[in-house]
Amino acid sequence: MSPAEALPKIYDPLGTEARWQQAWEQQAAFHPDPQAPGEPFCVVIPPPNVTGSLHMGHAFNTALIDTIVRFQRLRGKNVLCLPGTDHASIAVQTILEKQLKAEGSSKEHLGREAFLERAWAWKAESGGTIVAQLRRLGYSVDWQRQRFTLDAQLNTAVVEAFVRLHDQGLIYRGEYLVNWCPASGSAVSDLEVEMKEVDGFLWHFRYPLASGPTADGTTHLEVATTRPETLLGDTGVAVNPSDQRYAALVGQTLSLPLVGRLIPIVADEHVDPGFGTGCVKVTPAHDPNDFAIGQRHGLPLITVMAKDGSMNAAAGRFEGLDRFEARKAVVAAMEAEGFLVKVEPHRHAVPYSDRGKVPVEPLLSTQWFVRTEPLASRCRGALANPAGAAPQFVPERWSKVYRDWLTDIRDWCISRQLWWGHRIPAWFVVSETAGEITDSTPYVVARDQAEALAKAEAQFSGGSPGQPVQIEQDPDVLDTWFSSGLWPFSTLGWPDGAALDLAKWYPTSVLVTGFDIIFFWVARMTMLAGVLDPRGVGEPWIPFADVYIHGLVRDEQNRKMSKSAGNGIDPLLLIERYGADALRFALVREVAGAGQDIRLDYDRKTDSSATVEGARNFANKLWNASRFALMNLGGETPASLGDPDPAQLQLADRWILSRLARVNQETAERYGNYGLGEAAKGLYEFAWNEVCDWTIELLKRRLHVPAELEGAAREAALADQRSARQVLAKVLNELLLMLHPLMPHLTEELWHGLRGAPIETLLALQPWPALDQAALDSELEELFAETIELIRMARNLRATGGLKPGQKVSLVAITTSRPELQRVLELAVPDIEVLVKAERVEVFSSMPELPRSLMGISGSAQVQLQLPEQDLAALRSRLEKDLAKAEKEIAGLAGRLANPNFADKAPAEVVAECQANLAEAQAQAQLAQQRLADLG
RNA sequence: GGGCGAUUAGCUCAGAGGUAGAGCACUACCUUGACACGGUAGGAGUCACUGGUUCGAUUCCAGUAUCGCCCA
Repeated sequence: MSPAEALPKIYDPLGTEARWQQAWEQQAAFHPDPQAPGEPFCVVIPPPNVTGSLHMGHAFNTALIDTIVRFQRLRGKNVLCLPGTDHASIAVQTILEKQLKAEGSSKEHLGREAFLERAWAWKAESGGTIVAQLRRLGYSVDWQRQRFTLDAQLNTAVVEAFVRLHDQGLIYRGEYLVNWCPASGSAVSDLEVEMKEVDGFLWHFRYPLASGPTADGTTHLEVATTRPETLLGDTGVAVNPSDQRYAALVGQTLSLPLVGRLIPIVADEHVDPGFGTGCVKVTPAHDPNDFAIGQRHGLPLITVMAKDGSMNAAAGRFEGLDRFEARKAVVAAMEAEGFLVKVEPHRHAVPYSDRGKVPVEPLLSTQWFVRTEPLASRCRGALANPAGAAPQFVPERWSKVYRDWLTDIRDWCISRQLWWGHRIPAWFVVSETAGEITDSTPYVVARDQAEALAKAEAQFSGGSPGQPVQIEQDPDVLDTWFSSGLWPFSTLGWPDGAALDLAKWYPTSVLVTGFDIIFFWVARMTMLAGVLDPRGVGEPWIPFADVYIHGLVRDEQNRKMSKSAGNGIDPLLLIERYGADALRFALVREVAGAGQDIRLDYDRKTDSSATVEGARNFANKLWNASRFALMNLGGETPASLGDPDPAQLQLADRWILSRLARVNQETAERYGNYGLGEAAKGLYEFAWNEVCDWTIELLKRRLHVPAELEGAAREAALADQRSARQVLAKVLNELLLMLHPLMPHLTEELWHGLRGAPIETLLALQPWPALDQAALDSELEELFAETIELIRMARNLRATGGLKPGQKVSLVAITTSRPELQRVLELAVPDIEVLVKAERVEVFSSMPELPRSLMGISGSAQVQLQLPEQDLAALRSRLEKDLAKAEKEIAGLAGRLANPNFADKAPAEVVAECQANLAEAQAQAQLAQQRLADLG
């Protein structure tokens, strides 16, 4: 910050922010030493997808995390905030395959090795985007510890985790219905599937009884389905056992139309008799519910679709058709052959692949799974045990969502038929199955090829005598979330047990993330940490002490922001327009109770946001308050001025120093309890209303020593000026420290300007201001607030009397029956003179006769303004207003007191207060009436 | 269908068993020696609805409606 005179009137965030971001990074300000003293505090950031670019959700998450870690740093903790990105298997592979297709090539054509080279090249080129964007928010992370889920060390962690889980029987290879995404040609987990409501149809079909009509003439059953093409794979029809309509038919056989297969009618509890016809066709290989029914009744599994979503040979004449074409063809054939009963429009939920954006196909296939129940039960146990290592959710209600999800959890399919990712550390012993990998090829799991070969050789002979054992690594990779699940400890050096970072900062202090990710991520981290016990010392194994769950940023119409809806608001645009500090402050200030969504107002025509603009205005207000200080501190700094001398303090000084201490206390508590929005709001109000509106206005009188003063009067004025400077410097200095977690760049800039500190001395690394207990004076705060109200009333009377802004009042008379208030008011006389623009201010304990003055009543105090000319109409309207207000109050209070139940049952102090208020209101009303009468 | 959340000023949201608050927007005046991204003053609400508990409910409880999210 340059000399005050040269300071522009308007703060320009852009250059300033870049400068401090560079200074922090160059000085490695946020690169902590694990061996340094200080209580550890650690946050690993939720790693954004490496393909991504910054969206409002990242900005929000970042604003919250950075506020927390910057606060903890000011509190003297040894803080590590660790950044990184994840490799996003499917997203990256989709991008690259699209590129290859455009070039007329394909990944198969390129081969695995070349494809991966290309993927790394792509990552080197484009993967830095989001990281650069995070820097622009002023994120105080340790960039030297930046991690990527495919880093060699993190890969080691993934392999180690896989091997250990496998050795404990927690990873298995099995055949199961998986969610198959035909677009990406890979299995996806349950969590990567999104249910979407779509308008479809319910087709009713007739399935004839194989043995002809029954005694009562029934010739067929009617089934209803939303997916006609799967009927080719039907191996049964199920009805509810309690359904009287079909009870007699259970056990009979139907002839499957178009195919002719004989399929049984079974009774199963899970059939809803009220849905459709109450008869469900069962296709165990193509539907998870049907799979379960099939298991219970021993129905065969017939797969009629290939992995690309087309019909296979088992579909007979429909072979080769895409699943959606096949649907039409099957319906047409059923109609032609007289099996179609009717078609009804039907809205239902269809599972879509998150990434592929096409309906997923439940497909029977052999995949790797994590057996989740043992992992989940450990987490549930910790949650149930109050002294246990369960994470503390903020707000608490999310712990229920977490627990519910850990209950009845399904096994986690972790293999993906992709190339970009962590290759599964399993090797098939292909020499056992004639060089081919089949579902029955035996395998070994090992940390590397050599270990795998050794294991294989120990177990297998080589197929035929004299043949060497041959192994081949599983071509698949692991679900990206498998590596993300290790993030809190893999980033700190696990599985290296000697890693200093792990010893210092694990378990981490808090995980900050959106509620949409509790299942995806939070539960997987706790499950994996539970089984791997990263510190190897037993408890506490939970990877984070607290989990702070925040809401989502919604658009101006309260819609979730998403790429597909195109309703995202670009944080970078807002940063360029208003500054990163303004965006951060606006986002945090909007957070009320934790966990609530926030709505960001936004005008798409002008790319402007009133909310962020408000925060920008606040930054400018602080800029100008500091500018004022620089112009008025006479070249001194908070350090050269020193703390104010208590003996020299004036009333207003004692008030603001008490307020400052109070705000210090409240703010530290709020920051520490995740009450970030409350902290932001509290500081905003303190800075704007109390510091700028009152303190600076009150100090102006004393900061300016008139040139004409001489001798002792001048000495006294100079001493008072110094005291005022000390107060101003102290208040501003502490305010900047307290605001720093929210607006790091601006406060760093202003603090340097104020202190004249060298660039190497960073505000970010200063200690939080010590709480000045002695300054706290709640009585003074109350009395001064009253004084402010009386000044407001006097100003209001000026307006009522129609005074011009510059016009002086000849006399302001304030009357109060409270002696302590009277004392404070007397001390404040010089201030009131300036603020009300009065020639004279006097304080009375009983009201003086000032006929035809303007009078206002507030509580037990009255303010009278003697004006040069009296406007009788204004006088009267003012009095009538006060009278009306008092009478309304009297009516309410008297009504309450008149209720005998109130007097009997309400607490005595409430009744007494009510009576006192009534008496006061009556006195006010009487006074006003009398004055009105005097006016005639 | 199950669960969770929301409903308070024109807008975005706080709040608390005892007479309703902020910011923005609005109105009037003001370019005053920090700031017009500003100042001073002002207007503005049946606290979604219906019951219950209570001396007293906008606040606690139950139900209803609307909106949103998650899970099936």
